[in-house]
Amino acid sequence: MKLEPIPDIVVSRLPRYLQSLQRMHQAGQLTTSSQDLSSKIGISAAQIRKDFSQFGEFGKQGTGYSIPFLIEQLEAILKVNLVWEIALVGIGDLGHAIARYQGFTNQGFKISAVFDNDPARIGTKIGDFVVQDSAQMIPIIQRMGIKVAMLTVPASAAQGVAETLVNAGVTAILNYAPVVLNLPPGIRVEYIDPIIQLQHMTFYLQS
Amino acid sequence: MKLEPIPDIVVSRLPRYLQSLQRMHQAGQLTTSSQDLSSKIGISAAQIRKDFSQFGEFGKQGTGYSIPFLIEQLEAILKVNLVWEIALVGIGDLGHAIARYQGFTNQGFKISAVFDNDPARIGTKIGDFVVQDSAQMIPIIQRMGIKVAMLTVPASAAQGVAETLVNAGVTAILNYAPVVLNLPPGIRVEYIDPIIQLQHMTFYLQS
DNA sequence: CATTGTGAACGGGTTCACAGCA
DNA sequence: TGCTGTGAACCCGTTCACAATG
Repeated sequence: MKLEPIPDIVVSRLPRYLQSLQRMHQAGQLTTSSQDLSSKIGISAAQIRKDFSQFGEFGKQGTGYSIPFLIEQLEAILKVNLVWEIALVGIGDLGHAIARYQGFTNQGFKISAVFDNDPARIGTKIGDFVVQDSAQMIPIIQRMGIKVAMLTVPASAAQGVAETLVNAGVTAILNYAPVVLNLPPGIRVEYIDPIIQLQHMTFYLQS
Repeated sequence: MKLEPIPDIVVSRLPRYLQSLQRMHQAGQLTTSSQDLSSKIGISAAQIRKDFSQFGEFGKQGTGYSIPFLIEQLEAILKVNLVWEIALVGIGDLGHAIARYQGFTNQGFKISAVFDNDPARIGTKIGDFVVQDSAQMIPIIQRMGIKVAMLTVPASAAQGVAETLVNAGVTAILNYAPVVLNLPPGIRVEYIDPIIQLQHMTFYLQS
């Protein structure tokens, strides 16, 4: 096991491994190999072995990896063996859909507060949540100790709301707004932008 | 200008450049520099210059780049100076939100057909679209010549639906289902999976 | 004088290939 | 024999630094 810092690109592949292992586990499979995983997620077997070896020796020569053991290790490494509360900001169509999505549970996440600045929406119920006034984000997020947020506000509002979230103590933001956020060092941001990804693909299509 | 194949990683940055340039353009800005772009999207200036230089000499020493000209070039490179029709499959909460999203127009895309396999949803209207039976996908997509699809079906259905889409002639899929798709070479797939991205960030958080 | 375009240097991620072990 | 773990080789993307130029 290496004690050197883990390359971010390695970290970025771990959730995929975990996802695939969980699926195999649900299907009743008990062991796997780097080859088996490779065929399922399209990452080379050598790459997979090298990635795991960054964290320890998880496998057995000749037999491969124990799926439950590997899941446990990956969940611990990614810190999703505990539950992170999430603040969801922006309750338009997309925010609605996310608030109602059941897929976060058992993956280490739980939406715990939803915010919007539209008086017509504040106080309404979405699933189990009451939409709260985004003017109250700082005290509420601070009191709850929330560190992770999902941002589904219009592009024009995203930078400002993100700054407020950071002031409230959030350090990780999943940004659905089509803008690059400019935030202090140490704040993690990930982007979800379908247009960016569609345009990436059209480069390769013949018109 | 290089005539060698463009690295995919370069292509993946072009949509971000375009997005940022469009924003500057809307704000009335007429020229920019690699330095200016760098500060806005957090990619090094040298990187930006090198990326552009793969396609030609777009700038002028001393003055930088013309924003309208650069937009035009990037739109042509990404082939989004024309409109790609999109098939949207899976009309749950997320599919609904996407169908109603106005942001695709003027970015090279237009949702042209929406499908679901739930009899309760087939025939209902979502925005301007009538939900069609996914059993009819192949003839409809073929007739319309659709090449791009967005997949918002449950994980368990995604692989099968994706295969059907490929049989119908689709060659680019934006997959929102939390599974890796296994498709023939030549088919482009991009993934949108919030849990993967959240778990990437939690690695860096302190618990 | 500011800024581009680019060859060269650098750094680091991926693949290779094989020793080691169940 | 089958498969892991890993050093070394390889490859490729990024940064550097500067000549070129409007």
